Amino acid sequence: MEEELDQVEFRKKNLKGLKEKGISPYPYRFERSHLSGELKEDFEQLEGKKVSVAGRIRAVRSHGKSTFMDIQDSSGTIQVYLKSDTLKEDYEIVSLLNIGDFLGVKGEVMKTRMGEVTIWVKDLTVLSKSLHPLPEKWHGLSDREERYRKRYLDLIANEESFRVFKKRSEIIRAIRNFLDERGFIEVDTPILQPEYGGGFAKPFVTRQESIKKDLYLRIADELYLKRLIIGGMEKVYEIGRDFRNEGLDRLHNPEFTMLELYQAYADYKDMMELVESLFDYLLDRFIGSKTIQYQGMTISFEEGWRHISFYEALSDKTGIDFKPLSFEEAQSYALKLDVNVEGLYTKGKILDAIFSKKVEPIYAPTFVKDYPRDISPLAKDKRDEKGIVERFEPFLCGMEIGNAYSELNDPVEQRRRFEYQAELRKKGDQETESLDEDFLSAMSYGMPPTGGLGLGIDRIIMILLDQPSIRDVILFPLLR
RNA sequence: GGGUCGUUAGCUCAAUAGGCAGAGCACCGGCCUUUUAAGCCGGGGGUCGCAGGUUCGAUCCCUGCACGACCCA
Repeated sequence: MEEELDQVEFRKKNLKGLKEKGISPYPYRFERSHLSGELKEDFEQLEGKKVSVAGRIRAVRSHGKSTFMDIQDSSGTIQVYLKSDTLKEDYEIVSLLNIGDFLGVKGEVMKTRMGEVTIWVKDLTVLSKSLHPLPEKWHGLSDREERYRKRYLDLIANEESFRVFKKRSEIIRAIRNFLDERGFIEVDTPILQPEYGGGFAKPFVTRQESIKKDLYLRIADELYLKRLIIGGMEKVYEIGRDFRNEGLDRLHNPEFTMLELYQAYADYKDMMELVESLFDYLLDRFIGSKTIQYQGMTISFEEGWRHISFYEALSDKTGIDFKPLSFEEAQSYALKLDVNVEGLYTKGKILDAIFSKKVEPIYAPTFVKDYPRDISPLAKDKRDEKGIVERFEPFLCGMEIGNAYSELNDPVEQRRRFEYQAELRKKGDQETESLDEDFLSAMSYGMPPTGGLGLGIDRIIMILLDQPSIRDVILFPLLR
């Protein structure tokens, strides 16, 4: 691939040296008794006991006839002490080791003069030879591109990065736990879909060769999860990857993790309550406070989530009551407000654009609710107001983190909504909901009243772990 | 798409009014049996992001491109 470094040469020489001593540098397994973190935590009980530990050599401090090394495992690092008069002829191995190698040690737990918990090694096993030098120990790996492209190096060199992904896993597990406790069942629905639906977004297109059919990578799980509601699963959820063929920035990665859940006999108000309790739960577990710090800002949940209607939010920021206005009137106001309306064919789309530019970002925990009907083809009409649907989006820390409805369950009305979307598409609207006959057919068998919710998991993790970019919470983000 | 900044050793970073490219870590050799960013002595390692241009001479100036970061649309 690339020209060989002299360092690689030397490491290969050391590898050969090990083989000449009859040592296999890539053995099959190693029995370890403890993680490094446990030795430090339980030092009192373990002092003087024999333990075995395995990990990667991160630092070497050699004094000739004795050597200290720091060994890194998933729980942290532990110092090991290698002495020539303890190890006898095995001590020769030490000079053939490099930073980056994996080493297994057996020995006695002790503390050095300086108070460092240390394993006094009686027996060592080379577990893997590293041929390429690692990033530097002190500054770590800071080049952003390198951290994203070679995430394994980022994880080795930057403890914080390792912590973020460990926490990510804990947060997702907690979310599952929260839903499981409430009687939701977790399901898997198709990622490869013959029709894409459940949102306005450009899909990725792919092809199944044996059936000669174009398929889409899902942009949302929605229509399949609703089929399960129809099928009698009264509380379902899915945590999975969605794909949107859009640009990349701080808040967007083309593949991202979404939670969607549907609950029969519930409406969007129930979904608001659910979001509130989920955040209470997560805050309690991962922050331990009703106040969080995000990128230097203090965001308080003390007073609960603010509720504001979409139209109210717009008029608060622009002084204009858009509700009674026609499409043309909304369009001319948009131009006055310096909002680009090109390719927007409905009043709702125009208002949405104005909202993005004039109302966002919203930092305090806020439910923006009651959206225009034409941008919400899967949501039920608001029970006491025309042209508006029961839908809300939770906003937090300057991000839109989800979307929820009282789900439309009238198949005749749903068909009309789809047909309206098809008309818009004919006019040239690039982002419309596609007509899904199979879904309509499912709904025509009868669908209970249902509340539905989608939450962007990556963004929630960004917020809880105070990370500035979605790339910092996705292990392998898409790069150009 | 536009603007600003960046890309130099494996890593983190210097430097040059355009004239042999530097440090720390890492690596190699030597000394060193409780160090911890170990220490001391010596050494090797570079297509200065890529491609053109200007110049006696370009890592440095100019143009284009790639990739990245931030801001704007």
